[in-house]
Amino acid sequence: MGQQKSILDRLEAQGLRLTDQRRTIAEVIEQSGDHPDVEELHARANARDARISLATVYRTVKLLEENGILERLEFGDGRARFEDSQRAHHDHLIDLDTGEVIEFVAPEIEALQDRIARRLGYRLEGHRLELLGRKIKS
Amino acid sequence: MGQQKSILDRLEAQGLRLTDQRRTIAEVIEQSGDHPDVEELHARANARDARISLATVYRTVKLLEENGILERLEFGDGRARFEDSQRAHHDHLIDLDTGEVIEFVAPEIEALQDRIARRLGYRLEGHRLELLGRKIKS
DNA sequence: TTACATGCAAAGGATTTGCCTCTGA
DNA sequence: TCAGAGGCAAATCCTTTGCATGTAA
Repeated sequence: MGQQKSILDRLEAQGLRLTDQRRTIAEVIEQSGDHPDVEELHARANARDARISLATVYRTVKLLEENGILERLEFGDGRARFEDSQRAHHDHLIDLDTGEVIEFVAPEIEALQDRIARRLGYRLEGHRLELLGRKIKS
Repeated sequence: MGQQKSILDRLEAQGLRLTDQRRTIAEVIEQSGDHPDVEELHARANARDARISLATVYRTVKLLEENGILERLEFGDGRARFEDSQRAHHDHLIDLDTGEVIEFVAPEIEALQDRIARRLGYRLEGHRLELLGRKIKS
């Protein structure tokens, strides 16, 4: 497991320009433990630097996705969310009552998916998995 | 395994009105082997009855979803797709080269998901799983 | 210096909705 | 009959884009 590189490092490594806006947006994403949508990212970035427009957040997030730095998530509410694609791979469990999103890793599932894809004649390149559930009252 | 009920039967069973438009839209959905988006559903329905507007297709599909008759799918292209929720449960494998959607059933995965949810303190109510892959050239 | 980035506002695409007319039960 | 359904067009929501200006390298 090598050193984790920051979003900015990776941005720079791709020869992309480091602007104040991009720096701030990258910080906000790295410091977000949840899964904010673009409007929320904009709000958080704006709190640090009022010169950041919504359009720039959209452009930045798209740029980061196109360069493999972020991964786009869709939880079915019509708004895109993004997370650092370098983080250890995980899936999501969505709490149907609160909307809360819990991350989990399940190597067994990954292996199984691989086997299923192969069974269908495909090489697995990725997947999206969301579990929907309700908390068990103990 | 009981008798499968048609979409119209279920619509009627819920006390909803059976209009010509709803009849036609239900037919189109039942006869679709693929996963048409709303615009495509509208095109197919219109071919049978030109009086069907796009708004009605949207309203019908929403009504059917709210009544548990259809399930909404999102393949990440920004358009909603729907399928009969009564069909045997299955997941989707998306061909990254052609966009083709292959349905598959994998009981092992279902069981595993259930176990994982429980491990996290949740009762599993549903899930979304899409595998992304490329055909293996033999 | 200069190609690329940003802000702003307008444009787009998917979906929803207001309003008035029509129709199923 | 009449509450609910449909058509049409305007409205909404999220996201993208054109254009003039600003700025990293």
